[in-house]
Amino acid sequence: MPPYHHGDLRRALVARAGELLETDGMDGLSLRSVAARAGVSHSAPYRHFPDRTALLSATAALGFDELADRLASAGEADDPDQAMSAVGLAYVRFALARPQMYRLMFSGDLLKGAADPEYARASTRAFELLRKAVERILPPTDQAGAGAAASILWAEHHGLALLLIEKRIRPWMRDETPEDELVRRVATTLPDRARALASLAGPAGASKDG
Amino acid sequence: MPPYHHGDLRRALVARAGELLETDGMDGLSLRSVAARAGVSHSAPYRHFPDRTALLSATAALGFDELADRLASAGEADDPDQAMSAVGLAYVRFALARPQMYRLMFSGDLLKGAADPEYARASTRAFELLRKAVERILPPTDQAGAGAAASILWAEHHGLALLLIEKRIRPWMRDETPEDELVRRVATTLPDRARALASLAGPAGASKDG
DNA sequence: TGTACATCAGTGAACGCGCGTTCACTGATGTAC
DNA sequence: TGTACATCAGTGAACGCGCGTTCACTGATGTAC
Repeated sequence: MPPYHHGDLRRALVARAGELLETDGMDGLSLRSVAARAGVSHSAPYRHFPDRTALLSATAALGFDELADRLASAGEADDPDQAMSAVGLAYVRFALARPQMYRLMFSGDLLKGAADPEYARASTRAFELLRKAVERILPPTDQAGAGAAASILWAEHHGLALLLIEKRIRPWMRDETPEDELVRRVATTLPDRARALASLAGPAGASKDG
Repeated sequence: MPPYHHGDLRRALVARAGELLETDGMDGLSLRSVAARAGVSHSAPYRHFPDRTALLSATAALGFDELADRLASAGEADDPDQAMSAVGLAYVRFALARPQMYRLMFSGDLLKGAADPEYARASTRAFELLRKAVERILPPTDQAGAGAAASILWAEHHGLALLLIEKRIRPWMRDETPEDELVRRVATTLPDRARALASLAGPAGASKDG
């Protein structure tokens, strides 16, 4: 039987939340179910989190750290283009590996309310790794556009991840090419597209639309 | 005072749901609140929808039709490149104009359960308009890649829309350039990127990642 | 080393809430003859 | 044209549910002297 004092309940709650997420989905993730899973009364979490949102955002922070770890090792390749492709690939692969966690990480509710401070730190860390990869493939003259390009590429991968998770993108290649190959192909053209996007920052120029 | 028989309750419920969506958000959109808003008892909706999901998906179908209408008129431009940019711009503008509706339209819950058949029809219609715009800018030899390119561009705009809605993309241009200009700039480079993506379909080639 | 006591981390009963859904009902409408 | 009756589209009371949160509590821990 477990001791009266858990010892490391905070960490345990976050870990159990991460597990429950993938089985029960984001909506099934209640304070009570997490507490039960941790073998603790349903009010125990309140010793460690002010409210439900705090627990969820702490969990999401863990997800962002895991994502950032993957992006970091993907970005270690010597060749900048190859590193860029690998980072994009790693991003979508993470989302496909932990679909519910990914959805939680970008759940709008987390931003309002008492979000865990780790949440902001971890998500920034992930984005910075993406930006770094973009910087490496840009010529010195275009460095100012790295943030711009990284933002758009982030959006592209975010959308791709979500659409694949929800199975809204049909396999459009012959032989029902699996998702992973689709993502790999997209990653192939990534460096070129990133360079094309780098010109977007800077002073406003003429635009085709009024 | 309203008559006992409403006359067009089904349509009214969907319309009220669309309104409540933007004020109360997706989570606040209950069968009961929609019924109350329509001035009808909370069980009345069951005469027209088997369950909550059916009402939500009928509402989302309306959203997809509105989106498709916007994409259709944006795509009317004579110059294919200009039409392509306009379609991309219209897409994100719709999401920013009706953020909660946009989130509902892509809510994962809608796909499982008794979704309204209109939902599938309307969302397909919107996607086909995007694909048409891509087809127009591709040379005859690359037409096979239109679906592929459209899927990736759809993902890009989907991600951009969501990240902008949740204010996760910081203005990275000087002078706090408003969102709309950001989107316009992205739309400028859209045709070129679409052409680059068209090569993704077809037989598998060598890839940089194992 | 032993004791008193503050602090900490749990318990479990209880609260109120809004929800989706069901049910027997009733008022209105339309149709057959 | 009038009447009987089936059908349709509402009502409102009631159900059970799981939830987040609060509260007075209790058991365990650690510290001052």
